[in-house]
Amino acid sequence: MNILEQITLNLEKLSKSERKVANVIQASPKTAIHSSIAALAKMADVSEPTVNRFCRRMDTKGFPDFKLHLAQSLANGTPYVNRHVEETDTVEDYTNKIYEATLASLDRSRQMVDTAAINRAVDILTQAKKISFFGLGASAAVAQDALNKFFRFNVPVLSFQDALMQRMSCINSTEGDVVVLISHTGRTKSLVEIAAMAKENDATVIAITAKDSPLAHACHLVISTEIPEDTDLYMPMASRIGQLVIIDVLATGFTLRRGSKFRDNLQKVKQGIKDSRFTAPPITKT
Amino acid sequence: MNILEQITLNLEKLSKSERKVANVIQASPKTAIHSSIAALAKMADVSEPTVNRFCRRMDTKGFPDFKLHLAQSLANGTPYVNRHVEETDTVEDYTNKIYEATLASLDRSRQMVDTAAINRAVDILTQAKKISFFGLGASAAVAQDALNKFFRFNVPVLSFQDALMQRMSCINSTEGDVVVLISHTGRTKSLVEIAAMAKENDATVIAITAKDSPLAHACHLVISTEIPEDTDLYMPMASRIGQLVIIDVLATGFTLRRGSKFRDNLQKVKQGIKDSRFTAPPITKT
DNA sequence: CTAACAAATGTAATTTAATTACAGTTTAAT
DNA sequence: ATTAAACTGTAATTAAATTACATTTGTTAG
Repeated sequence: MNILEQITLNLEKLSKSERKVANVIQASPKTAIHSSIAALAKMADVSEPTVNRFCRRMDTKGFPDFKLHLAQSLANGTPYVNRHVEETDTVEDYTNKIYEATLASLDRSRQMVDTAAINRAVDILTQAKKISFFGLGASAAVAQDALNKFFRFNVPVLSFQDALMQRMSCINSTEGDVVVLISHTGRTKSLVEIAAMAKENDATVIAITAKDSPLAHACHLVISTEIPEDTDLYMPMASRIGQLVIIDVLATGFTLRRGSKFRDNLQKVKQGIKDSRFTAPPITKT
Repeated sequence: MNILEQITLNLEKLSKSERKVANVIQASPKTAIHSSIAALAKMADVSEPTVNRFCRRMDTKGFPDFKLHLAQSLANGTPYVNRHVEETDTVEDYTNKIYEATLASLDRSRQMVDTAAINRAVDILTQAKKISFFGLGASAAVAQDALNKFFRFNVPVLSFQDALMQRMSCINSTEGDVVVLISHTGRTKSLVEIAAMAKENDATVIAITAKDSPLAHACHLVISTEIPEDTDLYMPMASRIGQLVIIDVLATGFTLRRGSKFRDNLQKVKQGIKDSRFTAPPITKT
């Protein structure tokens, strides 16, 4: 889909002259989209038909079509090349790579997100007598964040980081309770176990996790973030950010479903924390 | 900048025929970018020069240039229009809006991030005898996440959610200690106070916060996320995600700086948590 | 080592698309 | 009702892209 990626990908399959074209385009794609085929040919020191052949090889109809695709790729800033951090990277390098990887994951997640599942989750949450958010490791921070958000809604909500406390909480759960379990892999034994416990006690179990995972099978409703990240090997990065956005979406759905009277409540919470802050400076638009 | 917006904006200033062109383009911009000027003229039931005149009026050089701009506008889905969630939004609507807002904020943050500050922060962190991460509210979850990451590095690291514990910890800090304070607004009184305390005890104080804020002035080094989000009015969403990415970048910089021997250590931590998980299924590339 | 064929590249011709110049038509104001 | 200005279309022109074909380069088998 992304042309710049495709150029990098097929670079070896190109002929010598075609590669010259590729280099010129990669060097300054912004110039490329504003150039005619003649100008580009000159820059790459090849003939015009060579440029045209290059475009065709990139699965486009011709030069104008190629420019269109290029323009679209460029519009996304620097495009989502899934480059891994290397030892020799400078600060700029690895900073950019991490931002890009995160952006790419989020974008993918957006495209794949199951809004029907979101909707059902919001349904369940709005009707809950009590909501619990549980996660371990990196997902514990996500659970904590969810607590912070839902706490503002004046709804009974709790979160524990301690696996034993989580367990006890689930054993004591009853009908009307909703347990939200967060795990990227869906293979954390302890969470799968408490999912079963909560289920047995007639609580509703929602999981923000990988679909088809043990945890996914152990609960009533799964919201999948669809972010491919091997947390067995690497530290969780994009995965937990995807989870947080899901939390945002759920919290937003929750406030919308509860209606406008309910939102007055939010303002009260905001007022409550105001005194803990220094006053904001007059707004000067940057 | 965005052509589709600009069309809507200048719609009244167009002549009758030009408006026909505008309508056709707005109706299906995707078709428009793949059409010739002749085809578009036919669709809008006007002459070719009218289409050309329309393009010029949109501040483009001509029809091909217009198509380029249009393609770019289209690439961003609906781009960075800071659309707020509305009461009448469907699940799809608000889900998309939240994803888009998050993506836009992150993209902006990426462009503004101060890599020099990142680099200095990594310097300081790698030389730290002890690292503390403190935040309150939504930023507490971020601090917790940082704890989870840096804990893997086998470095003395701690984090408290309790403002009093944070305070006590800072009072007892000494030279060589590094305190990382996280706050979106930089106006949380308690954090500004402990920044001063830590500083007095010769600890190095790093803040992930808004520049020119009280907290920013109270510490040695500021890393700004440059995400405009009014957390006085709305719940923190994109802001904390920006903070998390900064944590990722710092953690990555940390591992790179420490060299390869150090990274063996990470593998040990990974092995250690392996038993708590169910085994992963054989990798089937999707 | 060279003949012969295939792949690659460029030149020139052709086709297609976009733009300009100009003329006819509509519209609005006096 | 008349006139001027703005609008729109037709036809001519120019520019751009594509195709067809010729030449060169490289590679392999004899």
